Amino acid sequence: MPELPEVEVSRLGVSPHLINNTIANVIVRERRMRWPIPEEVSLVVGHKVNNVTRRAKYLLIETAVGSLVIHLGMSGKLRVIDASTPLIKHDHVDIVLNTGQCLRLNDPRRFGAVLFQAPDTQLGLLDNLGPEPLTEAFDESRLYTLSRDRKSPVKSFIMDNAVVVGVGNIYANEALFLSGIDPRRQAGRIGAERYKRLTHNIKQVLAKAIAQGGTTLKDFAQTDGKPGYFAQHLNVYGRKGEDCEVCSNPIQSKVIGQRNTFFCIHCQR
DNA sequence: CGTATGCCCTGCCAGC
DNA sequence: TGCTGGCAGGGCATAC
Repeated sequence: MPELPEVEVSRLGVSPHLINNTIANVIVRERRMRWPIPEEVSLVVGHKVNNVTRRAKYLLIETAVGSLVIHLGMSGKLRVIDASTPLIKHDHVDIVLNTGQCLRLNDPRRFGAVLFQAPDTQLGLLDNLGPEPLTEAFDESRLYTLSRDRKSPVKSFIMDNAVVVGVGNIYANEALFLSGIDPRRQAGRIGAERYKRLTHNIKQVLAKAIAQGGTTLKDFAQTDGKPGYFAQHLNVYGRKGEDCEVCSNPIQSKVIGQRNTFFCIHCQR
């Protein structure tokens, strides 16, 4: 389900319900996620949520005694509901608040994660992440500099979390289309000017998607239950065989790095 | 170090 | 209608 825009939309949706409220309970019904949910998540019970932040696609629910770190994987969904709301299938975790509401995690595939991070420490998972794409740390020279010896396809390169975080399959395809770059091209064989444009387009497409409430393909919902509206702006993702909006040639697809990839062979070089 | 592959899971859809 | 195969928005672990 989520790429960075969808995670950010989730963060924006849930944080007003959490911040400055106290966690009354953490209920784990299914511990078998990407990693087993550690017992330590209960340490936050009785403590106030100071902030809800995001690093890459990880959400951090911060308290004075540590943070809950949540990743939504492919199919995770968060909603804020009354704590007495009946359970549905795959409702694995509740973070119950003293307001009577709870943050409920539903994740059919269980590729997601709920972890605990002690104060003033950082989980190893967060150690080797590249810069946030929407900050100045992701500057216009970074892609060019890092790619010089890379032979892998540029699409795999921009989806590498050590290069820049948060660029998932949808937005990698879209940013490359907007930049006129063939996703199959070797990363090391693209020049500085084209990478500058690509950097700009990655930022643009992610920011626009956040503003539109994310992309709903099948089942992504904002925390208020509404779908995201970015899907109508997709130029190539999921459009195999359809006409390119720019040149009317059919959109092609090919698997790159185990992920389906969509592009216009005429517009992207 | 960079690169390629397997795998963790369930749900859904197309095709038979 | 029911079965099967393939595919899905992620990313870690492993092997080379």
